[in-house]
Amino acid sequence: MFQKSTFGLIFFYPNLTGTPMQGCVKFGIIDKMKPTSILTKDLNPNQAEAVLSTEGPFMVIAGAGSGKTRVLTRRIAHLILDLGVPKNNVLAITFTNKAANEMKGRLYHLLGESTREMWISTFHAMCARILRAHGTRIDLDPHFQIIDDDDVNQLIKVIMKENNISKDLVKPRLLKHLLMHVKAGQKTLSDVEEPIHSILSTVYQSYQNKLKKNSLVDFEDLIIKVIELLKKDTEVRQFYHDLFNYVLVDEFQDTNNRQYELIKWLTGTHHNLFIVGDEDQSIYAFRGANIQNIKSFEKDYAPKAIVLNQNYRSTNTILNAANQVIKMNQSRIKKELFSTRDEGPKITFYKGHSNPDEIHYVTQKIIELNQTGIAFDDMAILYRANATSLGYEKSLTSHQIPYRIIGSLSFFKRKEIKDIMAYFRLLINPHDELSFERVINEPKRGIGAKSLETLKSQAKLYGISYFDACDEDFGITGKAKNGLKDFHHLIHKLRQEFEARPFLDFLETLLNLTGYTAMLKTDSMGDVRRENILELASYYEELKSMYPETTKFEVLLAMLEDFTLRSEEEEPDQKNGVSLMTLHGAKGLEFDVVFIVSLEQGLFPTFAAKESQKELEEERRLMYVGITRAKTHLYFTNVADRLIYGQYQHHLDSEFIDAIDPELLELEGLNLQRQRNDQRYQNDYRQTHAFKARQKRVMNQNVNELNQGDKVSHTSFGEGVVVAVDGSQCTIAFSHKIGIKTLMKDHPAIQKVS
DNA sequence: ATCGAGCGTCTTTTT
DNA sequence: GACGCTCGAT
Repeated sequence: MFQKSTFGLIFFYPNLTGTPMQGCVKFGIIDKMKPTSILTKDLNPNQAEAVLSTEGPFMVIAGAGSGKTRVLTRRIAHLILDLGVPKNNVLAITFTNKAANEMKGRLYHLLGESTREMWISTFHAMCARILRAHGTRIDLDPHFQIIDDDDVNQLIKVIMKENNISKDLVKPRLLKHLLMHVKAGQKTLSDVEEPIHSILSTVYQSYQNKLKKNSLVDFEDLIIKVIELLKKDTEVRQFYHDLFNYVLVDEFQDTNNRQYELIKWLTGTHHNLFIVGDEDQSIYAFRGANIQNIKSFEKDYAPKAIVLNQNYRSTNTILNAANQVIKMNQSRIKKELFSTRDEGPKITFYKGHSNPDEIHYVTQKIIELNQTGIAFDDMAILYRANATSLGYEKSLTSHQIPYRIIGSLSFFKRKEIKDIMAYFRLLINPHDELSFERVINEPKRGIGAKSLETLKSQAKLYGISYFDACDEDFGITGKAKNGLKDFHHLIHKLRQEFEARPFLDFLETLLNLTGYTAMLKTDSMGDVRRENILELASYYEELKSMYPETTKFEVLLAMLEDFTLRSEEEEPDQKNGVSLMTLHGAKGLEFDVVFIVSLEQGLFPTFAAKESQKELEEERRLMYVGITRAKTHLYFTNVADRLIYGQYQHHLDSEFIDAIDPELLELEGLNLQRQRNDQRYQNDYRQTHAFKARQKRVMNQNVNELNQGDKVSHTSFGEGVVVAVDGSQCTIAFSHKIGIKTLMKDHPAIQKVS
């Protein structure tokens, strides 16, 4: 019934080729006939109900550590094993590859057979799969390539240049943000006010044209195009409705409006839609997630609903802290987790003088804990921003503590990898202008901005692609002209080499012919980069071995897709060492020992969240997620003065710590000394502290109305003279031993000397 | 066309 | 403190 794509890519999607099985169980008839499965034996009544109520809409509000993934996997297993639903008639959608892999792993255990061809994937991977199979029906190039965030930024900058939009007028970041929010369905174009509105309209249009022209789609397009496909093509729609008899969506609180719309289009009339969510763990509003979707779901589907609030993971101490933090959020449905575990040890709160102290403390604690018999695998360091990992990496390495870093400077985002991938993309589609621009002069071929400009405008004039324009005579001078011709030949040559040689061999050839090898020779990091690139060969071979019948071309295509859709290397079963990751990255994971570091106002919650209550609440949920990752040992750390942009800034404790009953905390480091004279630890902790911190700040502001030339006294730096005042910061010259420091004007350590 | 010096700009999180 | 960008010198 459906056409196979030119290159037989349908091979990757074998379950689309056959006639889909009609759901063989309707309205729970067999459900009642079967004895209660062993699948529910070790579940609590609520969990069991969620597993067994297979028909109709169902909503589970699942607190952290309440066995959510367990419910999801058991439910799928129940459908397949007990009710005989064919494996590929179940669609399970997650948000991260990590979660998808975790689910597949557990299902593999339950089912005892491969889950590879099952529809368990992220929204984006699922959409890519659908579009590869049926995208041609909405006029999508079957070899479309998916671009990532960096590419989007790049593209927007190019477009701004082409349209003479000054970066001073509007920042590319803002445009991208707005663009993506509009595409995600959180906003419409008309919500944006002038003068940005007209700029955004121009950029939007130009952006979509460019994507279309170059057979590219961005992450949001993946969703949008599938909706379009299902809307327009009744045949395809029927196909998927017949296919997906049971739909499960994990982390529903993280769906954006577009994704919600997609779910509606996917499920057809059966409404066997099972969603799991927890609004307290919604941490992706910044990319368009809409917590309201949970409420919309209730309204639109009137589902059966249950709450899972029994936590099997953490000690009561940890859970209490989590509850106290999240309670501060105004806009939430009240839900309190309870634990069946004991009190456990207190939460340790260490404060250091500056960054090295903090890192040293964490490292030492890790060593100590390891000596008491806790494996490095069971420990994690969580931070707000990726950049924080660096110091810890160094320290762990120098103490020979094994660690793995998750996310961050992902392999797939490295420059050399992106370059080589651009070459790969040109092999698939030489007319891809984004990739063309990336590598046309990388390595250097004597093609500068001027020549490229000419080429581009001529190509546009004659209506041909940049690539084809290379072979034309457009009055470009000697060196550049040759460079362009060479490049044109190069790509053709590489295509042949790709077909002719084993992959590793081809990769070497590519590096040599492009001049990349030569370029790496002059690079101090050249050896590492080279190894990174050659690593691609293992990925290729791995994929090839999974699909032995597939052509080289298809494997390459699949590899590129895989690289864009998964941002990190994941080996779910292979833990080795202490885990380092962002708080976002930690969602869904658990560890015996958790360190949450850099808990300072301005860092976490981030400075950016100061503006709005909404953002602050999201930060708080992030803290909640962080705390609930810990099973037994939880550590908070921060420092008094942090080096930021090369200057020390005094930082206050994160307000999230203030929300926690001091009784639950064990103080260490600088905290110990301050404890005695600081009333904050004596009275009622909740409002008092937040209140006092605010008051203190206000007071200091008045006291320290600093001007240039004022004499000040600093508690640890001694006397000094103000040499400059800039907004809330001031630069003070202390004695020559201390030197010149830039500090916050309202730094509590500064006193004006009259 | 390319390289290097100097300058301004940063702060977040991810499919 | 690091990166990206612009500008001037080769």
